[in-house]
Amino acid sequence: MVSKKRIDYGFNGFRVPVIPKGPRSARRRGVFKKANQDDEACAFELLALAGMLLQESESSASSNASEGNHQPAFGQGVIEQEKHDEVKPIITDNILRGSCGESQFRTEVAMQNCTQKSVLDANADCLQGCISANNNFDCRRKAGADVKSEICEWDNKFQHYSNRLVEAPENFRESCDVNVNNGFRQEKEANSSGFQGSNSADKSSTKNQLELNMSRTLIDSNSNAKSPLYRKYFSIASYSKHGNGNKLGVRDDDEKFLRCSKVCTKSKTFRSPQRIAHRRIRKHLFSKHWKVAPNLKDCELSRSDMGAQLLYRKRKICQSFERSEHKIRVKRRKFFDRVSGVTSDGGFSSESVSNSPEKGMDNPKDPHVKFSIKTIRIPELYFEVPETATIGSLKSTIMETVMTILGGGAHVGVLLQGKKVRDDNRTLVQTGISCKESLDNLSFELEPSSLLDSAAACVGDPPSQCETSQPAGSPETPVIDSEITDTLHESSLLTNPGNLVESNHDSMTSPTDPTVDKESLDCRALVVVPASTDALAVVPFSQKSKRSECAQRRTRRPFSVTEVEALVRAVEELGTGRWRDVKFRAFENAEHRTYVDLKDKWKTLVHTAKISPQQRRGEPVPQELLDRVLAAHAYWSQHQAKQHGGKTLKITETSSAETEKPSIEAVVQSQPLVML
DNA sequence: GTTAGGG
DNA sequence: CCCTAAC
Repeated sequence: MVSKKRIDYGFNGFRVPVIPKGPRSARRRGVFKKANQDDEACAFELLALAGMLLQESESSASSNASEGNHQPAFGQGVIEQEKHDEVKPIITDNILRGSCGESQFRTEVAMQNCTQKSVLDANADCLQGCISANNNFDCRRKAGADVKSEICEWDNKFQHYSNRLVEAPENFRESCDVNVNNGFRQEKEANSSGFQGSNSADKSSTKNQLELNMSRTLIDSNSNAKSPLYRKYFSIASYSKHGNGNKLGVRDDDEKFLRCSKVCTKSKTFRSPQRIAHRRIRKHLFSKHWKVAPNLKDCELSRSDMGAQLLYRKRKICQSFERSEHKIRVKRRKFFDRVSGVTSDGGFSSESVSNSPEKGMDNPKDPHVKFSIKTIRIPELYFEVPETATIGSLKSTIMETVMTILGGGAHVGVLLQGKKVRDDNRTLVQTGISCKESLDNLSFELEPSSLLDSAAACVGDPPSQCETSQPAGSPETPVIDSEITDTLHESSLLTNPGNLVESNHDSMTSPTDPTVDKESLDCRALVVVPASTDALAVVPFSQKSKRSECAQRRTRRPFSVTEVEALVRAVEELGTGRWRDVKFRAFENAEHRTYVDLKDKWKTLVHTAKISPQQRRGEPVPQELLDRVLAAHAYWSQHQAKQHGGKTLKITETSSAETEKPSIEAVVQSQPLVML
C-alpha cells in the first residue's frame, strides 16, 4: 500500500517527497518503507525522474535554445517538444512542481553512487521520450496531426529502446555517459556512437571521465544551477543506488531499493525488472491517466484503438485538470458579470457553460455533452431609477423587463467562439462542441423571435413584433417585440430629457402591490432549473403555450410625479368621466398610457389622497397634488351630469361660472401638457 | 370603442 | 395593471 501511495503521490502532482535526512525520520514517514515493491519503487523513481526531466526540458529549452536539439537520447525521430503556451497535460504541469526541493540533496548523494546510473538513465530517457511524446500527442492532436501514427512511432521507439537496453546495456551505458557529460544536446552523438553500438574499449576511461564530470557538474549545479539536467541524473542515481558510506545517512532509505537495484544491475535478470518497471510505469501512466493498454503487445495489437483511447483519455486528463481552473474562471466571470451588468450582445447569452466530462465521456461510442448554464447575461437593457428607489424595486424593474423580453418570444441560439452556429442539422461533434476546449467557447443566446428570418418566428405574434425588427446589439433599440420596443423606447427617452417632459422626476419605484411581481413571473418564458440537475438549465417555453396560456402582462410602469401632475390638471379641466379626452389631452404621445390606465391611476390617486401618508407606498406624491386630486374628485362628483357635450373651454367657462374654480382652468389653458 | 368598476 | 360588464 505504501508503494501505491507513493505512486499516487507522484501522480497527484509529482511532488517527490523530500527525503528525510535521517533514516528514522524516513522510517517514521514510511515513505520508502516497503522493500518488496521494487517495481513500483522503480516506477516511482522513474516517474519522479520523468518529472525532473521534463523540468529540465523546459528550463533548458530557454537556456539551450541556441544549441538546437536537446532531446534525450531516444532516437532520431523524437518528436519535437512544442511550446507550452497550449494546454499541457496535467502530468507535465504537475511534474514541474515540488521536485526541485530535494534534487540538491539527491545530487549530493549521487556523487557517491553513480555506477548504476545508466540503468535508470535508460528508463529516464524512455520516460522522457514517453512523456515528450505524450505532450506532443496532445499538442499535435489539437493541431490536427495524425496522432495515431505518432503513437505507433512512439511505441516503436519504446520497443526499440527496450531491446537496446536489454541487448546492449554496455553500449547504452556509454551513451548515457556521454549524455551525462554533455547534456541532452549530445544525444545525437550518443545515438550515433554509443547507442548505436560503439566499441567499449575505453570504458574505464569513460567512467573516470564520467565521475570527474559528475563532480564538476555537481559544483556547477550547486553554484548556478546551470545544469539541472545533472541534478536530475544524479537524483536518479541516488534513488537506484545505495552505496555504503553514504554520508548523508540515507542508506536506510536506499536499502529499500536495494532489491530493485540489485535486480536491475544483473544482466540476466536485468530485463525482467526493467520490463516490469517499464510496464509498471506505462501501466500507471496509462491506468492513472490514460487507462489504456498496459503493455506493448496490447498496443501493437490495436494501435488504432489505442490511439483513439489515448486521445480520449488524454482529453479526459485535460478536462479533469481544466475543470478546477474552470471553476475559478467561472467564478471570476460571474463576478465580472455582476459588475459589468450591461453588455452589448444583443441578446441573452449564457456566459458560462460547463459540462461534466467524466460522466458524459464514459462511453466513447456515444458520448454525451452536458451543459449547464450558470449565468445569464442580459444585454442592452437600460434602467433609470431614482436614487431613492429600493433594491427591491430595482430588482422588480429588471425582472419585469427581462421577463417581458423573454415572454416576447425568444429562440435559443448557439454561439461557438462568438460565431453563431446556424446549421441546426449539424451534430455537436461536427460542430466541435463535444470537447472541453470548445465548451469554454460555447455560449447560448436567446434570440428575439423578431430577429429570426424564419417566418415561423412570427407566427401567432402580432405583426408589430415583426415590424420592430432591428439589428441585435443596437444600443438604442434592442428589439424583442413591440412591447419591449415600447419599454426600451421609453427607457431610452428617459435618458434623454429633451424628449420627455417627465424626464427628471421619473420613478421606477413600485408604489403598489408587490404581489403583482410574483404573479407576473408565473408564466414567463424561461424556467430556471436548479443547478443541481444535469439537464440544460434554461428551458424556453414555446411561444404558442406562452401566448395562449398566459397573455403577456404589460410592464409595470408607475406613474411619475410629472405624470400625476399632468393627469390631475387634465382631470381638473375635463372631469372624471372623459378619460379618452384626458388621454388625448395630456398623454397623447405616451403610448403606454391608455385611457384605462389614466382612469385607474386617478382611482388610485383618490384612494391615496384619502389614506394617511404612512400607508402610502411608492414614490411620494406631493401633498399639494393629492389635495388637488381630492378637490377635483369632489367637484366632478358633484358636476358629473352637467358636462356632457361641451368642449373643454365651454365646460371650463361653465364650471368657472358655476363654481369657484377658475384658477384651475387658467392653469390648464396656459400650460397644456405635451407627452411623448 | 369607451366607461366604470371589481380584482 | 387586468378584466369585463355595460353602454
